[in-house]
Amino acid sequence: MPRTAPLRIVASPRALKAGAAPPEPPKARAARPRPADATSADATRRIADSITTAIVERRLMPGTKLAEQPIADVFKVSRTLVRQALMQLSRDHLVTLEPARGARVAEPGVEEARDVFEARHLLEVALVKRAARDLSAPQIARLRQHLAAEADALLRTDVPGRTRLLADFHVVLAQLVGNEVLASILKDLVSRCSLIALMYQSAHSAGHSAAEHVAIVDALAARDARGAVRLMQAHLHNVEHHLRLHPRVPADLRSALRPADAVAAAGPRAHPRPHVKKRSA
Amino acid sequence: MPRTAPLRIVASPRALKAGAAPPEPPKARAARPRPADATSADATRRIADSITTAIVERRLMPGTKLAEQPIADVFKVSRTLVRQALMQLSRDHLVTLEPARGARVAEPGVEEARDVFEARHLLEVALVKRAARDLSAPQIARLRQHLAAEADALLRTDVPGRTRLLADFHVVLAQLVGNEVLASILKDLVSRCSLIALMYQSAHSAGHSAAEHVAIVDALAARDARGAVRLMQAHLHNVEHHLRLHPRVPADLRSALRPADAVAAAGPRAHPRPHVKKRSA
DNA sequence: GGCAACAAAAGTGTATACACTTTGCCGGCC
DNA sequence: GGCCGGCAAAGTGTATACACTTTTGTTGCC
Repeated sequence: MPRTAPLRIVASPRALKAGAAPPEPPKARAARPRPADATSADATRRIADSITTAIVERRLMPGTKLAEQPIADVFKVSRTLVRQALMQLSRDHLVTLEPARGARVAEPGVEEARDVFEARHLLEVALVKRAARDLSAPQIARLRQHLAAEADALLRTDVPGRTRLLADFHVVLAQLVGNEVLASILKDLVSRCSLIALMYQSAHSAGHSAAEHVAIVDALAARDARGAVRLMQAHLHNVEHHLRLHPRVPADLRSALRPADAVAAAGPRAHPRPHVKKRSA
Repeated sequence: MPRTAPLRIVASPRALKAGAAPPEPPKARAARPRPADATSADATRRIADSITTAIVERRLMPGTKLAEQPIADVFKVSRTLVRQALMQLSRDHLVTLEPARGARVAEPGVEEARDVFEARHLLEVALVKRAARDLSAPQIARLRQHLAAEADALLRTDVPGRTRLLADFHVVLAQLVGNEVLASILKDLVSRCSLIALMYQSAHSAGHSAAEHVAIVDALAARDARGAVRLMQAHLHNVEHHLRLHPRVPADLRSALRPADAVAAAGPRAHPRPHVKKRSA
C-alpha cells in the first residue's frame, strides 16, 4: 500500500535521525525549562512550511498519512505545535483533517481542480489587465528579474526551485499590482494548483510555462493590456488542459478497479462521519 | 479606555452567567471523564462562530481584547479549544494575534479596506458576467427567494439578520455559479467587509443595498450581462464610497491627535515584534 | 479455512500544568 | 514631583496527561 507510506519528512535546515527518541523517560515531567535561547520563535510556522515544501516538492505524496507524533519527534516539539501546523495547512487545503482519523496530504478531486483554475482565470485576467495599465518600469524590471531566476532554475534543472518559482510568478505579479489581499488569495490558489498538478501529473513542461511567462511580461512592458490578457488566458488554459483531468476512458469502472492509488475520483468531503461518541462497552 | 473593554460574549444558544466558576478546585485533576453524550462534536466551530457573529453583529467592537480564559469560561471548555478558534478567526482576518500579547478584534486599516474592495470588484464583476450567462431559471428563483428574505429582515428591522443576509447575497451568487472555491473566497472577503463597514460606519443604508441587489437579479434574469456588471460595479462602488474612508481633512495631524480610538491608520502588520525569549534575570 | 468477536496498539481530542512575557503598580532615588 | 527598577498579577506558549476512537492483530468458532 503506497498510500499509507510510513512518512519521512526532512526538516528543512538540519539533517535529522529518523529513529525514535529512546532515552527520555516519556512520562511525569511537565514543561522542562527550555534552554532559553532555543529557536522557539515560531515553531508552528517552521513545521507548516516544512510540510508545505515537502508536499510541493513531491516528497510527500497525496494521501500520505500525517500522524502527529512522528512529526513532533522529527521537529522535537510536542504534538501541540504539530496540531496547530496541521490545522493551518488544512485551511490552506494542502492537508485534509478527518475527525478522529487524523491528517493526510490532500487529494483534490477533478471538481476542485476545475474550480481552482476557474478562480485563477477570473483573478489573473483581471490582474494582468490592471498590471498592463499600472505597472511602472522598475516593477517590470522586478518581473524580469523573476523570469531570470526561472530561467536559471530551468538551466540548473533545479526541480523544486523551478516549481516554486513558476508558481511564485503569479504571486509576485499580484503583489506588484499592490494588493496584498489579492496576492494572498492567489498564493493560496497557486499552492493548491501545485498539489493538483502533482496529482494529475501535468504534461505541461516547465520550460513552456517559463516561456509563456516571458511573453506575458513582454506584453505588460508594451502596455498591451489586451495581448497580456490573451496570453495569460492561454497560459492558464495550457496549464489546466495538460493535466490528466479529462479521462478519455469511461473511467468509472477502471478507476474503481485499480489499486486505489494515484487518481482519487471524488474530492475529499469535509467530515464524512458525524463523529459521535459512544462508550465501547 | 473603551478599547480594552472587559469583554462580554453571549454564547449563542443558551444564556450564561458571566460570574466566575467558584466551586471547582482548579488544580490537579486531569481530563475528567466526560458524560459521553456531551456536545463534544465540534466545540471549536461553535466558539469561532459565536465570536464571528458577535463581531458582525457589533457586540464586539474592533480592538476589543479577546483573552483566552474568559472565553473558555463562557463556553465551559479549556483554553485549548479557544486558542484553536482564535487562530481560525485570525486566518479569517477577523481577529489579530500578536505574539505574546493575545488576540483582539481586528481593526482593518483603510489600505486593507481598499484592497478588499478591489478584490471584490474583480471577483464579483467576473462572477455576474458568468451568472448572467449560466444561471438557470430555478437558480434565479433561488436568488429571488434570498431577496425576499432580505426585504423581510428590513421590514422587521432585524438588524443582525439583515446584515447577514445582505452579505450572504454575494456568497449565494457565487455558490450558484457552481464554484465552491470562489464562493469560499468571497465569503471571506464579505465577512471582512462587514468588519470594515462596521469600523468605518457605513452611511450606505441597508434598504439601498437591498434595492441594488434586486436590480442585479433583474438584470441576471433578463440575461443582460452588461447591465448586471454595471449594476454590480455601481453597487460595490456605492458600498465602498459611503464608508468614511476618504477623509476630506488633511487628516494626518488630526487623526494622530485624537485619542487613538476608532480609526486605525495603519493596518495590523503581522507579528510586529520578533518575540525573542530571554531570561528576566 | 474463513469470519466474528475481542484485545491490544496506535492515534486523536481536550484538559491541565507550568515556564515565560507582558503589564501594571509601588517604592526608592534623582 | 517625576523617572527608573523591581515586584506581583495577568496572560500567553508549549508540554504532558489521560479519555476516547480507530485500527490492527489474534483467537475461537463455525
